[in-house]
Formats: sequence, structure tokens, C-alpha cells
Amino acid sequence: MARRPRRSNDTLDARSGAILRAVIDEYVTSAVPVSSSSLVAHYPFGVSSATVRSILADLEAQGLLTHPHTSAGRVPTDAGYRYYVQVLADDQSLPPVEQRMIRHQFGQVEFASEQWFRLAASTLAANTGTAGLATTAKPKDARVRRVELLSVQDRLALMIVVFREGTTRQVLHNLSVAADQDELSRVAGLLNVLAVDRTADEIEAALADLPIADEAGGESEVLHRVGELLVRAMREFDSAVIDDLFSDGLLNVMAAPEFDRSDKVRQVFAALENRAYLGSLVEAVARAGSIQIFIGHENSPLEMQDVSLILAPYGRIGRAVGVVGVLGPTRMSYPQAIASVEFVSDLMNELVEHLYA
Amino acid sequence: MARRPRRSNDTLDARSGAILRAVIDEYVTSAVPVSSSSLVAHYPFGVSSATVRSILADLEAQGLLTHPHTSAGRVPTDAGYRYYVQVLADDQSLPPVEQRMIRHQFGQVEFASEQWFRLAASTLAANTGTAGLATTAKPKDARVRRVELLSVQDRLALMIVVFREGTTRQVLHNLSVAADQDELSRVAGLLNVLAVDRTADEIEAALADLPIADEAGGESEVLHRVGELLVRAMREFDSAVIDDLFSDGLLNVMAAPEFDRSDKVRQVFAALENRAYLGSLVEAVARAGSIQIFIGHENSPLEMQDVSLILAPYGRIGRAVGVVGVLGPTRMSYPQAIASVEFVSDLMNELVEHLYA
DNA sequence: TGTTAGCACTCGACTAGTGAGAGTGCTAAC
DNA sequence: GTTAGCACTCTCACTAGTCGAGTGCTAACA
Repeated sequence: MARRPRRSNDTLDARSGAILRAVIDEYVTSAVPVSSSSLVAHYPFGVSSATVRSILADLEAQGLLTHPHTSAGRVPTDAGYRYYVQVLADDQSLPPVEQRMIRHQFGQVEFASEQWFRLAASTLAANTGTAGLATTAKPKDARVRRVELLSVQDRLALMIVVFREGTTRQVLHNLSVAADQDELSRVAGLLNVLAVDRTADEIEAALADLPIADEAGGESEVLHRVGELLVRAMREFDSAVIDDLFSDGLLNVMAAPEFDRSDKVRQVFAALENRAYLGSLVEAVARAGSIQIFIGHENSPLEMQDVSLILAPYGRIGRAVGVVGVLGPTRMSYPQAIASVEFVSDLMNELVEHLYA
Repeated sequence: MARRPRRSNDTLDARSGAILRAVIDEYVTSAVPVSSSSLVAHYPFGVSSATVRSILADLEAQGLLTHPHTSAGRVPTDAGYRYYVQVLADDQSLPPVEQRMIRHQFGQVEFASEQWFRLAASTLAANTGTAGLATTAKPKDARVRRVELLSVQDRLALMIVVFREGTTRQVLHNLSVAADQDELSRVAGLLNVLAVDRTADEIEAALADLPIADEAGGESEVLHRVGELLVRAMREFDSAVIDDLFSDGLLNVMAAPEFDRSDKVRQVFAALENRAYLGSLVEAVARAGSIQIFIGHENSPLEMQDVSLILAPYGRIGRAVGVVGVLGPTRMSYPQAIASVEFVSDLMNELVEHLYA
């Protein structure tokens, strides 16, 4: 059947590679199966369409391309994209103009705020035409930098915890006893002594060591209550793999012709609401410590097998790691997406580095 | 043409009304044009399909129903839904079981947190099978309840503002001079004296009255910087009509047969990203002070003319108002949606009331 | 041995035509 | 005012036929 020797697993010869790349490049932009004649028309291979056809047949035999039907052109398989990404695509990087523009934008927004993540997601979305994703960098075992207690009303106190990594948490708490700001401030002072630089477990232990409140309603009781609240809030924070997920450009994905039926899109979006799945992704990417690419069927959830994910970790491995990346149809421009994700994750790294210098 | 006298604007007679209601009820559940024969089969009108047909023709002449094509059943027009909502639908209210369940859920979550709004949105989504929406209650002219400054690092300070209405804002600021926590605490003390219970304008005036810093880098300088930062943050907060928008169940909308093509959905979602439009809606609802229903073409943006919005304000008119509601296809169960929105907005009112008692 | 032109073949997309069925609107009788 | 009956209209589903795109194969060529 195949004219040229099969080479099931080794690398393609230069010409086959060039043709595979051409098919993918064509298909990514046109979304239409690519024919041998359109290839010879657009690329200077110097051979006839018949020759190209025989090479296409070989590539198909190797599982890198398929056929929607007999009289249709070729379409890349997931394996084809994978080969393209690993072997064929030349490392691209963002044009310096764009790099400067993005840096500038990050300089414009509030330092270290939510807006960083929103901006990361929207930058990725805008740059790749796919959906941009960004999670906050969540510390492994959160340690308290400082706790404040603010009186909101009679028995209502707002507890604000600043973690060492700069993230904050707020909890409004209904104290069973009235306490004014002065009292709360004193309690906060005691609590800080107890909690600063400590993890949930350590704070809990320290609380247990405290003498038990004799007089009900006194500062000691409030301290115990608030301390428990703090421990609970920290536990909650620790147990989630993902603190917060920001996304932008989900509408881009809907615009792709492969998602013109909304049930397809719905499935993908539903999968994205599955925190357990997202958490496992973030963990995998954090563990790998470098950009990871999941193409089509390489994604375990069925609903995600028509899309690809490109995710990169940022932050400090082992301490506080977040993930940025894109989600798009399998038919996407991988070099561009990879370049964008790499740039943004590097940028986030810089920013985080600067923050905890 | 019409057998019975036209009554272009006055109310329908009992039978016509009953038939219109039946058509809408049928259509809402089935999504299929309703025929005269299916009506007589399912409802005890006591007349033949021919009679029903002539009434349907009248209703169509009055603009309350239409015809996709000659040999199809009837479909309500926007005007038909409007008449249904205003005249025909009997006031429904949520079954007590559900009411208790929802109250219980609100009792479970962190008091006065983001989770209130998330829960409001998801409750509405789950109860109506449409998309649930909730905005936070944004004060008109924010006044400071308290400001705190936390040292995050060398020159990095986190400013936390608690507004009188309980909402908070955080800004991380890069001071041009180093300042430790003690210094920041002293500055925060001064700032509180200056800012508590005041609006942005008032704080700005008070800052201007302060003696200008003689010694650079002193507390006075830091106070000025931080004060300006506070004013800027408050201005930003004041200028947005919507503070935060929470939504849930957008996927429900995608599941409706009228949105099986994703470009339709995309248009709606795109319109929802338009803050100016949302802001105008919130303002309209807040001004009206009661539940508002926007059916199909009653929505000004073209993209929204296939959906309906049911929105209710909550909070304290003139001081801090938010909005809860649902968004669904025009073909939705209005009585149920209205009951849910009314219940949730009442509940939010109670909660807010309790908060600022 | 690799390349190419030529050609048969396949299959989807489009068009047209047909029949069935649904549902209406009208009419004439009750 | 109501109803049965019926003609009419239009969609939907199905079939058949044509066109064109694109392939795979073969035989000839460098």
C-alpha cells in the first residue's frame, strides 16, 4: 500500500515533515480539510500533487492524519498535532512590540491584585484567539502574615487575614458577645502574637496551650472564638487546590466552527466547572514544573477531547504555585499559543519574584 | 375576518384568556407550536377545535400569538407573554419546603460574604432552570468605616478599606519610602481620624487642609500618599454602577432548544459582558424599586431580544442597592421565575436589613 | 527508484421532486 | 355562537440525480 518504507515511530524525513506541517498550518487557519492540490498551490514543495498525495497517504498510515471521507482532504489527528508540537514547530516567541505592550499593561494595574490574573487571562485570550485561564498562586501551607479585626457592628466583626504570600481572606463573624473596636484591636494584638508566621496546625496547637477563659465574655473568650475561626478559614484555604480561577475569551471558543452547536460548548464549559478536574490539572502542571500541553484525547474527561489545553506553572515550586494557560479547539495555532503562555508565565514569575524578593 | 369583535387594547374575555394561557403554558413546556387540537385534548374548554381555532385567529389578530407558517400551531409573541405576565398569570409563590431549604442554605454560608451572592445566583438558576444573576449592593456614595494599613514588605503596603455598608476594598501600594508596621499603624490611625464616616470628596478636602509635609519621607508624607490612594480607590468604587456581578446556570440557557446554535448564545453572553448595559439595567430596576420584567424585544440590545430578564432590587433604596434576577429564553416559566426572584430578593432584603439594623 | 500524468472511483453537497401529515381557515349547517 | 367538514398550505422526510472535489491506483517516464 505505502510506497515508502513505514517508519512507525521514528522521525519523518524532511519532506514528509514539511508536508505535515503545511497540512496543519493550512488546516488551523482554514478549518477545511486540506487537499493535495491546495498544498502544491500554496507551498513550494517542487513536486506534483500526485507525489504529495502519496506522502499524505503515508502520513495517514502513520496515524498523523485522517480523512473525514474518501473525497475529502486531510485533517490532522491528535497524534499529528502532537508530532507537530514536539518536532516540527519552530520555537516562536512573542514579537517584542507585543511583549512591551503586555508589560506595560501589567504595570498599569493595581499591584498584585486580582487584576493581575484577570489581565493574564485576557492577555492570553486576546493574543491567541482562544480562552485564557489563570489561577491565583495558592500557598501550600498558608502562614499568617497578619490578622486584623474590624468592628462592623455590635457583635459583628470582620476578620482579615493576610497570608505570607500576599493573598488575603476575609470572614465576617457573628460574635456571640458584643465587642467594640478597642477590644477587638486588643484581641487582634494577642492573636497576631499567636498566629504570625504560623500554619493552621501550629495556631491550633498554640490556642490549645492558652489558659482556658475563666470569665465568660472576656477577651480570652473572644480570642478563643476568633482563633478557631482563623484556623477554620485557613484549613478551608489549604484544602482547596485552586484558590480562584479567572478566565477570559470563552466566547472565542464558541466562535470556532467546531463549536457551532452549543451542546458541544456546553460540555466543555461543564467540564471546566469541575474543580476536582481542574485541581488535578493544576497539580500535574505544578509537579511537572514546566509548560504542559494536552491535546484532544490526551485529556481524560470525554467532554474535553475536542479541545486542547496549554498550561504553564508560575510562582515558587513547592511553596505557592499558580497556573496560566489557554484552552482552545484542538485545531489551534500551537506555536503562537505556546509562545503566549510561556511569555505570560515568565512574566508572572518575574512579578511574583519581585513581590517576595 | 375575525368572528368576534376586536378589542385591540382592552382585556380579553375569560375564555380567550384561558386559551391564551393554555397556549403559553403548553409552549413553555414543550417548545413546540401549539395546535388547536392539542389544546382541546389537554384542557377542558368544552368547545371544539374549530372554535378554539377561531379564537386563536382572534388572538393572533390582536398580536398576542403568531404562526411560524400556515400549517403550524401557535406561538406566543412578546406581547402575548407580556399580557400573560400582567393579566393572566396567578401570583405564585415558592412552596414552603423550598423556602425553608433556601433559608437554610443562606444560613450555612459565611455571613455577608461573596457567598451570599453566589448562593443567590445559584439558587435562582436551580429553581428556574434559567441563568441566575446577582450583583452586590453598592453604596451610592461610599463612606469609610475604617482603614487599615498592613506592611507586606519593605515598601509594600496593603491598604484595606471597610465601607460603612460592609463591603471592603484592598489595594496593594508601592510606597516610595520604606515604612514598617509601626509606622503604618500610626499613619492608619491618623488616616482613620481623617476619613471615618466620610466620602471621597470629604476626605480629599480634609487632606488638602492638612499642613504640607516639611520633612520628606516622614509620616506626614506617607499619610498624604496613602490618603490620595484612598481617595482614588473610593472614586473608582463610586463611579462603577455595578460592583460585582455573580451568575450561575448560564449553561442552562445553552440547553434550551432555541439556543442550540452557539452563535445565538454567544451574542447573549457578549451583551452580558457590556457593563454599561448592565449598569443601565441595574439603575432602571433600582429606580423602579420593584421587580421588573423585560421580555424579548423590550430589551434594547439586539442580542438580547430573544431572551427575557426578570430583575428585582434589594437593599436600601437611595443608599445601597443591588439586583438579583434571572435571564432565560423568552419561552420561560414566568410565574415560577417571578416567584423565585421575588423570594430571593425579599430574603436578601431581610439579610441586609439584619446587617445594618 | 522516485515522480508524474491520467483516470476511475467515491462520497458529500446541492437540487428537485414527491408524498405524507399537520394544522389552518373557510363555509355551510346546526 | 358553535361545529363538522373540507380544501388548502406548508414543513418534513425521503428519494433520485447531478456536480465537483479529491482521492488512490496505474502505467509511463527520468
